[in-house]
Amino acid sequence: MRQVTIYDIAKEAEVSISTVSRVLNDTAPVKGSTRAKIEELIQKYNFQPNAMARSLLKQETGIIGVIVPDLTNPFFPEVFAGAEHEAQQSGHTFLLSNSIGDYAKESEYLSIMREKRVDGIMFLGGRINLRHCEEHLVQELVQCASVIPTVLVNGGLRNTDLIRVATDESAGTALAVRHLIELGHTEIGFIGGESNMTTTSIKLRAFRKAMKDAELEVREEWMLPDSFSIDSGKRQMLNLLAMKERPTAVFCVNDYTAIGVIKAGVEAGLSIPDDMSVVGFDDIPLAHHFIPELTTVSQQAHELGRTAVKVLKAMMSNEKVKKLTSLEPQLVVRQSSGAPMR
Amino acid sequence: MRQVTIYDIAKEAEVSISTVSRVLNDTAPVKGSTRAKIEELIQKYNFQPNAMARSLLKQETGIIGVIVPDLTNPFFPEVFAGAEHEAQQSGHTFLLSNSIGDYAKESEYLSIMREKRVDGIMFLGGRINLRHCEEHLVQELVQCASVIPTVLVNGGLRNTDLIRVATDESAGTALAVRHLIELGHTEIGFIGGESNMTTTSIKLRAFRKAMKDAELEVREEWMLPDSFSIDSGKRQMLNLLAMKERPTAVFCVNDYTAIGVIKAGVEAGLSIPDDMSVVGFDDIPLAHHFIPELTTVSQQAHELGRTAVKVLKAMMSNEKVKKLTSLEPQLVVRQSSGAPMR
DNA sequence: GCAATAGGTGAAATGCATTACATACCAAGT
DNA sequence: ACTTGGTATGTAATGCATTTCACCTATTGC
Repeated sequence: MRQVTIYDIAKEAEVSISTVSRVLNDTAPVKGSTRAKIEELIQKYNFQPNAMARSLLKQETGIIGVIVPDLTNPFFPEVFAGAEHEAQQSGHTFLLSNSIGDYAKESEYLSIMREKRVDGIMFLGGRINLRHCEEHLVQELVQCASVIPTVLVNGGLRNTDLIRVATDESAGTALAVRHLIELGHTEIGFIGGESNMTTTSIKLRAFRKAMKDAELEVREEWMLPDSFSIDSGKRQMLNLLAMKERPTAVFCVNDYTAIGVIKAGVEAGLSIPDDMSVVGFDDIPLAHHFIPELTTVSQQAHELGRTAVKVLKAMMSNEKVKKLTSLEPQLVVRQSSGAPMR
Repeated sequence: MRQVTIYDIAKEAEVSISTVSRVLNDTAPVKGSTRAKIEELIQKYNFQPNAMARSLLKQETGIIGVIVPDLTNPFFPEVFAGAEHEAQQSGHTFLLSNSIGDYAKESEYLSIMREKRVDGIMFLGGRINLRHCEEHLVQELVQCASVIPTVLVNGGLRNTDLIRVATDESAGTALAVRHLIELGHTEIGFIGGESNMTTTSIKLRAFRKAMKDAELEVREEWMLPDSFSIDSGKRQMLNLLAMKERPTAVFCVNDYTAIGVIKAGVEAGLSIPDDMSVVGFDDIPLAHHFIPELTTVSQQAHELGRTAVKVLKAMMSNEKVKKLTSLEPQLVVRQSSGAPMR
């Protein structure tokens, strides 16, 4: 059934559409009796003005497009919740797309968002690094950013000047590694993360630097990037377990891989943290419910989402925004990193 | 900066907008040279037709509105992923809203979706039961359903005939309880779930029936609905632990509460499943990574999402759909329910 | 008593793409 | 030579709400 339009209301109230519009938006005085009649009809037909017609004219949709790599990883819903929280006040809603790390999909979604004239774009996950196959995505992203306020959340992009909001993952990594070192560990591994992702490369670099700063050797066979899933943690832990020598502690790129590592360790008969210390990254809600509780680096996911939307809103109202808004991560010490080594 | 429109392209190509439109949609033959020139300009300006203008005319937006109670609970992202999977082919995208169980928000979002003229609505979580405060939400939902294809996912609503897609949670509960009984348990508790939610009442009823069928007594002090969070599981487990007599097994309304129960148990020095058997519901991805691995009832979340969108698409093309599409849950026996009692 | 102002309302332009209808051209068929 | 039909393209209507401009009526001030 066709929905009721402003014309239907106007006709039945025997006024022009302008008058109905005035009642709707309260933009000009309307006679009490006329207003009453119109309001009654609006009520009666449960009339909702067509947002598209309005958007077409106003040149704004009230929609923010969000692209996340994997909503199934609890980190992202947290960010999203933060974003939603901030968007609440301004009445923005979200067009959400899950790219599951598929470059083609990501640029396709981006183009759909441009088509739909979203008011802003939030691109999460930063699975970007200039490699040939991603050329197109990068191009599309830059294209989008030139017409639509766009922020990159936790993901940089070399040779472009897109606005970014990000946790200082480098500092976070240093925090985690230093914590392990302070506990007495000298043999530390690195697990998880697709190597072509910004976040992975940042963490890898920071890891190496922290080790170097402590004058510790980085053992290349213990550097095991993979992906961000629980299974990748398991897989790499199994690899580690098969080695003659293994580290006494591992740094994991996120909590999901940390959970995988612990799980595989426990299945192999290890006790975590007694036989191996594990730290994660993100502080997903589950981190402090897992057994053992995860020592991890909190990204303040909620805040990250909020900030991203704040920046987006500032851009929408043509305010100047910083090229990079950085959030400080925090080390959350719990059980999985264990006690100081004797 | 204003985006390029079809008029801009037409002007520069020295043709009418219809011709440009024809090139865009390939709806009629266009002379090779003209087409080439237009295509070149489209490329040059990276022109994307305005989806709103098109939607306004076509009376469809290509958007499906989704309302989930809590994206932070891993069950929902799974459902969403399934929905997205199915929507891929038809090119639908999602307007997603997180209601966090707030009735006011839910009906507000519903009204926004109506305003935005989404092509379909997927309402998850079924936090509905006719109580006074929810009157408005119910009304809004029925209102929506009368103009927009709408499906309720895992949530019924008395006295209405909204289309539903749901796991047979009743059968699932029976599966879980019977499993515990078969293991030799006779003293079984029930934990979690807000009592005004459809899913909770279904599970409560099914639980009682399963107990009765086995001629077991339901101990009212062990019936502990609360909410769906990990913390509610913890909280109720603590209540249980404070009792003089406690059950040897508990059925939890979802995996999150089960995790809370186990966690609180372990913290209190119990060993799960040796000291108490625990079964959950949903089979979230983490269920088989948790320590101990969760025995749970799989809802086939992904399939649920897919099915919901399938039904929605059928409704959009005016096909007749069943009032209720039911999915069979499956018991997944893992560690947390333990071995048969001696 | 007349201008100025405020209240109340309608007509028409606007935003942008799609599409039915109209028109123009050219080649083939009778 | 004239109809027929395909190809190629333009004009105008359409979808729906907002907003500017114009206009009318009734008051208020001087």
